[in-house]
Amino acid sequence: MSSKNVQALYAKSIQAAGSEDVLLSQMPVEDVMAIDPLLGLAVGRLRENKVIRKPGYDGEYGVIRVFEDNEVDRLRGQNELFARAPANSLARAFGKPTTMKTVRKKGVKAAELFKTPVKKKNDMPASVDLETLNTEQTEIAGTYDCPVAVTAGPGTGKTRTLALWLAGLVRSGKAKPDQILAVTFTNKAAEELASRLKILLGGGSAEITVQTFHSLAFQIITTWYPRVKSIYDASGRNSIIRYIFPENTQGAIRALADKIEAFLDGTLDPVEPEIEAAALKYQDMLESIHGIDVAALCSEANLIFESRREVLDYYRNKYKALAVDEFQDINKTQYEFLSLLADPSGRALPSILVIGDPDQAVYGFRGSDPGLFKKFVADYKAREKMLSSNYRSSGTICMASGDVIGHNQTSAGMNLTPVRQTGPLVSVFHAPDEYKEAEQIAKTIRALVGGTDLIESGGIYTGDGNGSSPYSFGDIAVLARTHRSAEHIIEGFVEHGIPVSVRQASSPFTQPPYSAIADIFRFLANRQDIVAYRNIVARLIPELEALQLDALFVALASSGGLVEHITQHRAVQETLSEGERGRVETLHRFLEFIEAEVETQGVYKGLFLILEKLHERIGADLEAKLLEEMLLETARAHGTNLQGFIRSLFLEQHETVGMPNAERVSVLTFHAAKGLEFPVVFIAAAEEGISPQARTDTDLEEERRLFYVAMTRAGERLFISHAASRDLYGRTEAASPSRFIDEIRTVLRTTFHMPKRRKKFNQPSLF
DNA sequence: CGTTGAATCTGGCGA
DNA sequence: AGATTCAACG
Ligand SMILES: Nc1ncnc2c1ncn2[C@@H]1O[C@H](COP(=O)(O)OP(=O)(O)OP(=O)(O)O)[C@@H](O)[C@H]1O
Repeated sequence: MSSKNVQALYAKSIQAAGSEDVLLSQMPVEDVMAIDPLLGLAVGRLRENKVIRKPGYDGEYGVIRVFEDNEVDRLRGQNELFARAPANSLARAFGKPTTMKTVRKKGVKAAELFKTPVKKKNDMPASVDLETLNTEQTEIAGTYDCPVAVTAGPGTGKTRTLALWLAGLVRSGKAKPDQILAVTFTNKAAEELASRLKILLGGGSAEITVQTFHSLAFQIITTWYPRVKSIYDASGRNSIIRYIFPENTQGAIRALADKIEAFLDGTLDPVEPEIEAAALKYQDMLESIHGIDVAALCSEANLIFESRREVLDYYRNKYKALAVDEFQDINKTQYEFLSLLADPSGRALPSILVIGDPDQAVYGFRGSDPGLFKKFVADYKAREKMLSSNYRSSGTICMASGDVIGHNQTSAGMNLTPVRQTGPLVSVFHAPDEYKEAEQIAKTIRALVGGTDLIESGGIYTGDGNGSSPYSFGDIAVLARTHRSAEHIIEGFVEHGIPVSVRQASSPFTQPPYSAIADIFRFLANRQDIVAYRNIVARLIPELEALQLDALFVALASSGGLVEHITQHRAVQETLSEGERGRVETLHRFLEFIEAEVETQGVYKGLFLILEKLHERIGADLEAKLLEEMLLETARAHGTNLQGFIRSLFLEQHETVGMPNAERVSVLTFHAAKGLEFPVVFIAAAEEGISPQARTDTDLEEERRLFYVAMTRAGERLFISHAASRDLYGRTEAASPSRFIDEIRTVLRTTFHMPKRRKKFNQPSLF
C-alpha cells in the first residue's frame, strides 16, 4: 500500500468519523472496520492499549507496532497513517520541495513485543504507607516553632519527612494550604512532592504551592510584570548572542554564553567587566522583545522584591511556612530569594524546614554552593538534625555505595544504617562495546521480568530459582552519566523490544533542528519577539542569508510585529529577490494558518502541522520521533492554551508518556534520577572518561557524588556495566572501567565478562 | 548564482 | 558518524 493511498484512506476515515479524535477514540470499531479492516484492527488495538509504540529507529515516522510480522508489510504506509494526512492547503507550501530522507531497515520481530509480560508486583494502590515515621523523623516533622536544618544520607526518608511536616501544618491548623510554600530544584521533585501531599491531604493539597525556584520566580515576574512573555533558554540565548556578536567564532560564542549565563544567574565570580557589558547588551535585546532568560529568573525575582516593597510584603504575608528539599543544591541567588521571602532578622519568621545531603550535591556546574547549608544554620539559628536509617537499599547496596563515597575527602562520612537485609551482590559487567552492553542489559531485563534469554547467553541473572519473575518493567531503571550514553541504551532497547521511557532535560524542542517550533509558538504568543521571527525564517528558509534576515528583522521591528506588509518594506525589497519575497509571504501565510488552527483546534493541531512541515526538510532519527510523540501529547493536554504550553515547553522536563499505563523501563541521566528510587538499577557506561568525565575542569569529587547518587537509587539489585570500546565522533575509542567500580570492596561485587564480539552470529539455543 | 564536495566540529549535567 | 559551514566549481 503506497503512502498516498494510506493518506487518502485516512482522510476518508476521518471524514466518515467527523474528526480524527472521534476516529481514534470514539467511533465504533466495527464502523472503522467497514471503511478498512486493517485500520479498524489498528484502532481497536490502540484502544485496548495492547500497543507498544515503537519509536521509529528505522526511519519511519512514529511507527506504531500494532500488527504481527506478516501484517506489518501490508501496512507499509502506516507511518503516514498515524501521522495523519497533510493539510491540502499546505501541499505546495513555501520552500523548494526537498525529498525526505527515508532510511528503511528491517524492523524487529513484532511478535517479540507482544510476549512481554505486563505488570507484576508494583500495583501498590492508594493504601501505600506514607505516614509511618521513626523517632528521629517524627521529631523533625513536628518542629514548627524553630527553623530546622536536616542533614541525612540517601534513602533515609528525607522527602517522606518533609512531606509529613507539610501535611502536619495543615492537619494541625498551623497554616492553611495556601500559606505553605515548598520549593524544589527539579520539576520531577515538585511533581513527586505534590503527589505525596495529595495522598496525605486529599484535595486540599492543591492549594499548597509546590514549585521549582525557577517556575516560582517566573510566576512572580509575570504576575507583576506581565510584559514579559518569551522565555529564552540556552539555545535561544546562543542564537541571540551569535546575532549580537557575529564576529565571534563558534567556540567563543559558547564560552561567552556560558559566562553570560553565570552572570545572569548571579554566580559569576569574579564578575568580568567585558562579560557584564556583553550580558547587559544581551539583556537589552531581550528586554526589547519582551523576553527573559531562564538563567535570570531568580535574579530578576530578587530585583523585584528589592525594588518593590509591596510585592515583597505580599509574599511575606502570604507564606507562613516554607520548606526546601535537596538544599545542598542551592546557589547564592536562590539563597537570597529565600532570605528575602523569610527574613532571618524579621519578627515574624515563618516555619522553615530545609533538608539536604552534602554527598548528593551534584549541581556545582550551575553555581550551587553546599556551604550555604552552614550559612543557613547560622543565619536562621536553625536546629540541626540528622537521619541515619536507610529504608531504601539492601545492606549490600548501602555498603557498596558507602565504599565509593568514602573516597571523597569532603564526604560527610555520615553513618548509614541499612534497615533492609543484605541482598544480592552488585553485578559488574564488562562488554566489548556499547552495542553489546545495551544488548546485555536488554537481555538481563527480559530475564528479570520473566524471559529466559539469559540462560541462553550464560549471563548475569538467571532468576531467583523459584521460577517467579518478581519485577516489572516499571521497577527498572537504566542510569547513565550522559545523554549520549543513554541513547545507545535506548537504541538497544528499541531493537530488543524493551518498552522504554525517556526523560529529557531542557526541552529538545528549543534546540535545532526543532528550535523553529519553539520560535513559532513564541512568536504567536508574543508578536514583539522579532528574534523568534528571525529564527523561524532562518530555519524554514535556510537559503536566506544573514543580510536578508536582517532586512526582514528590521522591517518587522518597524511594523510592530505585523507581518503583512513586511515584504513591501524598502530594506526587504532591496535585499530579497521577488521569488524570495514570495517564499517569505508563503511562510507568513503558514504562520497565520497555524495561529488560526491553534485558536480553533488547539495547540496540538498547530504543533502537528509544524512538525509535518519540518519533515519536508529534515528527516527524523530515533530520538526525535520519540520526542515528537511526547510533545504532541503535551500539546494535547494544553488544549488551546498557548501560554500554558509555552511555559511547559521552556520550563519543564518532558517525558515520553505514550500509551497510558504502559509499563516501561526508565532511562535517565544520573542527574535526572536524583530523588527517585527503583528496585532494580543498571548503571551503564561506567567508564573512565564518562563517569568520571575527563575534562580539564572536571570536579572528580562531584563525579563521585553523581555515581553515588546513581548507586543509591537501587533498592534490591544493582548492575554496573561498561564497554571496552565506544564509538565517539566516528572514532572507536578504547575505554577502561570506571575507577568507581574498583572503589567498591571486592566481596560486594561479582564480575561477568562477555565473549568477544562475534560478527553476525546468533547464539543457538541450548535447549 | 547554485550546486557540490571538502573541511570542520562535535564539550555535561538542568531550569 | 553526522550535521553544518565553507570553498571551489559549473
Ligand atoms: N520510617 C519509615 N518507614 C518505612 N519506610 C520508610 C520510612 N522512611 C522512609 N521510608 C522509605 O524509604 C524510601 C526512601 O525515602 P525518601 O525517598 O523519603 O528518602 P530520601 O532521604 O529523600 O532519599 P534520597 O535523598 O536518596 O532521595 C522510600 O521508599 C520511603 O517510603
